[in-house]
Amino acid sequence: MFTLAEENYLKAIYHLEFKFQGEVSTNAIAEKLEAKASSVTDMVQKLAEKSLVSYTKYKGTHLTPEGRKIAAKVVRKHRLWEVFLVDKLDFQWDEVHEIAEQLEHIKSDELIVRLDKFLGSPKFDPHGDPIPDQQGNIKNTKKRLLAEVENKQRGICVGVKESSADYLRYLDKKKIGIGSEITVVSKEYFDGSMIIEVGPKQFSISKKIAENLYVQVN
Amino acid sequence: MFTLAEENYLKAIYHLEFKFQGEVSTNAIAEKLEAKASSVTDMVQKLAEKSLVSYTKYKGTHLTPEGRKIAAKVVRKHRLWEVFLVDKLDFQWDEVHEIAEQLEHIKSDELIVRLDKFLGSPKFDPHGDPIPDQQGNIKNTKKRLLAEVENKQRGICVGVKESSADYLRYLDKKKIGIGSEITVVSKEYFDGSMIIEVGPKQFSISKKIAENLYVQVN
DNA sequence: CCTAATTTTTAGTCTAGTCTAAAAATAGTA
DNA sequence: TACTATTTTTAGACTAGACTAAAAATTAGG
Ligand SMILES: [Mn+2]
Ligand SMILES: [Mn+2]
Ligand SMILES: [Mn+2]
Ligand SMILES: [Mn+2]
Repeated sequence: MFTLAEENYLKAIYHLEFKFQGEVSTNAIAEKLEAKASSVTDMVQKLAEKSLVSYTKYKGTHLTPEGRKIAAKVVRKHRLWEVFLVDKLDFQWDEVHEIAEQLEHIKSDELIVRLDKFLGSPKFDPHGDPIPDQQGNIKNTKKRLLAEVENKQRGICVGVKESSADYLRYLDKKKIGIGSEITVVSKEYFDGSMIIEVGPKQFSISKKIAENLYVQVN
Repeated sequence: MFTLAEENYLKAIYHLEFKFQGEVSTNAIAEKLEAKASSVTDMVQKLAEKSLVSYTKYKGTHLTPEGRKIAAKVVRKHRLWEVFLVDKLDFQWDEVHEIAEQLEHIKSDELIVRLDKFLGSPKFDPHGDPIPDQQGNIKNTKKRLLAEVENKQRGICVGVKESSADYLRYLDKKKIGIGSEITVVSKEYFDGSMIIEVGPKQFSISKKIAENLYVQVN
């Protein structure tokens, strides 16, 4: 069994490895966990001792297969609980992350199995992020950022890059959610803003918004 | 906010106060939490500092209204989660306690409100124990031990005193659960055993079994 | 290629929560 | 009451996990 702190470190490294596609720096972990670099050095050394990460001084850290398995399991639990909170308890998608941060550490394999079944074995969480299966494999979709979509093309919203409550609430206000059909009406190359069509409405969104929304375009 | 350890101490004191109807000794807490008495002294002093318990050296500890409120909330969460696990995830009633020990520490008032609603605001957990309401009040029923029921009387099973997995599985095997109608057919005064009728069957149970089952007799 | 800025690690300290061993207080009994 | 057994508290030590400050290594720019 692993401690809460260990699980959080492994999860952070998991996400950072995915983001940077490689070795993870001490500072990157520190920033993600809002901790000091010295604390991170301490912990990765302990994790290396337990063969959960491989770590070379000054070079960086990455997960071993064992560490990756544990991290993926925590992510699986996090996302399953988020589905539970939204689908069963009627939370809004911007309200669930903090609670899932706690629930992801509940230890019981049987619980995950039953929760998964209860939820109908969902493949994506409320933010469109894929839920790893029991083996830790994730289904990777060929999504892209809305900002990269060409004029006149249409895509289906499949996820968000950042999921701050502020951002998610903005999307709610604009009636954009997972599954929404979004058409790029025109793009302003000066500031990266674009006019999009969602349902019956057309409106303008800023570059920042478009850079944080994933869509799937066929 | 309170730490996991603090919540566990408060909950233990809450249960012990109820059991002994008064001041709780350091040793009693130590035994319940499987900790050493010296650790308990340490913690109750800290809790007293925070006005969650009142404590007098060598005399004992009891909850302040504030401490009682927190403890009741933890118990409420524990029992609501047990209902969730049994009613929604189809766990058996002997499998849920350990998981609820973890879930009871999840911090989110909104979560409790929604979970309670989702479950239909249950008043009792799967073991027949009352679920405190938001204010921490519990509905106290006039239940009694099956061992104290007179010959030829009939009662409805409303709870168990001990809820070890072994005991609960024994009851399952005998098809005794919350809501079962139990009639005392005859009592053997030599060893305290009794013959009871449950549904279509009559069989003998030992004194130990009868002393751990609560029934309501009108 | 050398120096300066940045990153990372080490050394030392702190808190929460636990323990053991010893001391102190209380309770039980002759 | 006096002695003993039990309970409780204190003193001191330990671990996990965090931090600050300083040292060491790496990277970047001229
Ligand atoms: Mn999340
Ligand atoms: Mn998510
Ligand atoms: Mn329980
Ligand atoms: Mn219970």
